[in-house]
Amino acid sequence: MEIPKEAKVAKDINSQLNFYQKEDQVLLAVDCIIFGFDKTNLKILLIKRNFEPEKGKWSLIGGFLKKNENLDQAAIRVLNTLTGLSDIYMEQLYTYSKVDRDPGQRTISVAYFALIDVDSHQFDGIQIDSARWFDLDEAPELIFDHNEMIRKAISRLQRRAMTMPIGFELLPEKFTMRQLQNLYESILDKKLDKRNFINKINSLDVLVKLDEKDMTVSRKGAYLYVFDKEKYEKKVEEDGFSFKL
Amino acid sequence: MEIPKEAKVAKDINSQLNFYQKEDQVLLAVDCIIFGFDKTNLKILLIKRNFEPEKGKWSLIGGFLKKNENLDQAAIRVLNTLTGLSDIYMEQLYTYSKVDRDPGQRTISVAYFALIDVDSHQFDGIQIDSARWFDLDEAPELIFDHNEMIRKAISRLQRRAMTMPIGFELLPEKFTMRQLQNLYESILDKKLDKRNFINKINSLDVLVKLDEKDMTVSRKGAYLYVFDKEKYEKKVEEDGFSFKL
DNA sequence: ATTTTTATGTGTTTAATTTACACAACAAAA
DNA sequence: TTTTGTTGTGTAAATTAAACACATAAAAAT
Repeated sequence: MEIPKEAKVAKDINSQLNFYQKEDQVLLAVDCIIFGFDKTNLKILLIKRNFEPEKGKWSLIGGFLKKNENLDQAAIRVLNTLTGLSDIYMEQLYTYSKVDRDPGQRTISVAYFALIDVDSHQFDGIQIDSARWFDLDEAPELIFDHNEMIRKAISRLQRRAMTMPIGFELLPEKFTMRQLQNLYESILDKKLDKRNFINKINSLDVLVKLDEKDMTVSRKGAYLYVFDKEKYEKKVEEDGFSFKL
Repeated sequence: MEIPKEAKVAKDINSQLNFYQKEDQVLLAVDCIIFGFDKTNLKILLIKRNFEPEKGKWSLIGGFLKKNENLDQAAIRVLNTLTGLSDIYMEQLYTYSKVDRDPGQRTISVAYFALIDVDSHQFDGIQIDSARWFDLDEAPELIFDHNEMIRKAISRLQRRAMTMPIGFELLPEKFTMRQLQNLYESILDKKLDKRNFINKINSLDVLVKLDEKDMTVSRKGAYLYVFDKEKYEKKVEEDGFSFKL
């Protein structure tokens, strides 16, 4: 919204809405739902609070917006401070504003979610020893409205995964079809038919099959694939292609 | 995000993120993208600013979040102050935070969109004479990032209209199939096949065909329908039905 | 050497959904 | 009684989604 140079008494409805007081200022926080995938399960990264209020309880990572940055930058900073990572997929989710959501002080929080590949960005990248990955269904009770944030993040992730190629953000550069299917099954929380899944993925024609095999899980080995981002973007650009699983 | 009782010097990364300063407080605004439908075209409601900065330019309606309300309530209040309407469909859209988005003062704005039926809620409900409905494609250049907000609102509305029965919020209680189709064509900005559209709508089985006809547009007259909200909700509840157009 | 084990890789048939498409009926106005 | 503009209706073809089973590879065990 737009702000008059100085607060003034409302003379009409228009300016009445644009009247504000110093004490209407609030603290704006950013909380991050960090999703990770370890080739088998979808996880979220949580920390144990070492300060009041709610010290000792688990929560999302978060921080406050600073005067000289926008929310995206704040979210990137918060994530980077915790994990040391940069160049991570992040997306604004929703803004939470219940008056008493934080019993300590009036705070509005803008939730973001991030997608990272747990294995490529090792655990030792995590800068806080009180941070831990939790399987989605084993996440503990969190402070404030953080559980609500996670629920919304999951449903946003499910929708995104079906309509955009963001699953690859959660996988290493090279992955097997089985890993990709495991990822989708974790995100969607349901089993998929192997042949239909592979047929569908192949019909999208955005993966490159390598000559290389992953031998870690089966005796036969499984071919590795990479997501061809350039090809995908070209298809979007030129043919109005849209990724739909 | 969670707040320590008092600001303190960061001793570790965890508390570093939870360190804030008085001057990090910001003003939080709410801006409303108000969509209306007049049986033919999709429109948005804009006002001409009568205060600085950008006095005389068109903008969305908006206002500031007050200490004792949450964002949904602020959006409802802002809409009600302008239009006198209540019980309107509203949904939080996105939070805009570019540092210099408002040249006057650091302000973060949470955009909401609202859906109202222009005819049922007459123009005389509008409390500001500088407010006006604009056809979507005739909307003027707006202040700040308001045009960006509208673009995002349109794409959200398109997605919602395809997957939830929110179109009916834009129509009067009773409407013809043609009006419903016009609405969808306006929202999606493309022509639809009449027979396929009707077949699809009928297959959803959530409309009730009345014995009454609308005689205003054709000599033959067109049957009126109403959306059976209870039936819809029962189907969702009992059969996991989901509205997909 | 042979057998066992375990995950990989591959196609077809059927069902469901979506798309394309044209003309008669109505009733007021001319 | 003819003209006009809008309503209302069904089917065939094409596309997409769903169901479904077995041979192969290669290491490990015998």
